[in-house]
Amino acid sequence: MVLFDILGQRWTLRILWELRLKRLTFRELRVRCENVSPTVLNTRLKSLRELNLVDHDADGYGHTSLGHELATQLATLDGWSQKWAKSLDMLDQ
Amino acid sequence: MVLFDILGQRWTLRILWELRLKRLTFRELRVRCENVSPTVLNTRLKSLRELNLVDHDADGYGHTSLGHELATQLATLDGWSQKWAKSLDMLDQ
DNA sequence: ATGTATGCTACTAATAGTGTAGCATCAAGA
DNA sequence: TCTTGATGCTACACTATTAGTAGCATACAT
Repeated sequence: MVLFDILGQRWTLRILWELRLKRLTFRELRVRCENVSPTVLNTRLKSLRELNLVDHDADGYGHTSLGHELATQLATLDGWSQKWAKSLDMLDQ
Repeated sequence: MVLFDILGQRWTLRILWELRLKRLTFRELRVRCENVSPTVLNTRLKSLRELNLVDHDADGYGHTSLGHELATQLATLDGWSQKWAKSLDMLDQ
């Protein structure tokens, strides 16, 4: 599973997630990703661009059409995680 | 997104993925995860157990019901990735 | 008792990530 | 033209994480 190898790198999922609403500049993206180091951010963006999931233009970084599709799937995963988080809280009490 | 923080650790997605078919022992899991170091495997399994996504019994490690739900979502992600991989090949040629 | 499988720990070397500083480029304003 | 500010990004020293290997303790079967 190539995709999982990529998503299973620190910050990759987060970066895709943060771009879900609108395009962001390198620096905006950094801030939203808890000030991830620019070294790592740049490395990840480079990978994501090579994989045709993210692109870059005058407005900053954003999803490609494929990246958008992927982000949609992540959104349903996010939805599920709400329920999961609740059930975890139940366990802890 | 707590879930993404967890899934975005090396091997976590892979471990969940490898358990999709049947329960596996610690050592079987290691082999399927390209001989990931036992240190990391154990750390991940501990987290996944705390998060109620994975459990352990006499037959080895396996998904909880929540873990199974998550793995189902990953399966659709996997399905999408087939198409994505193909479109990448097209680009490279 | 001996062999085999289990889950797991210990330890060192290698790799990846952090945090900070700062550079080169560009565009707008004075 | 000379700042000023924002951009993407690199450099580098430090720290944290992971890899890779060895091996232990337990259990169960022969």
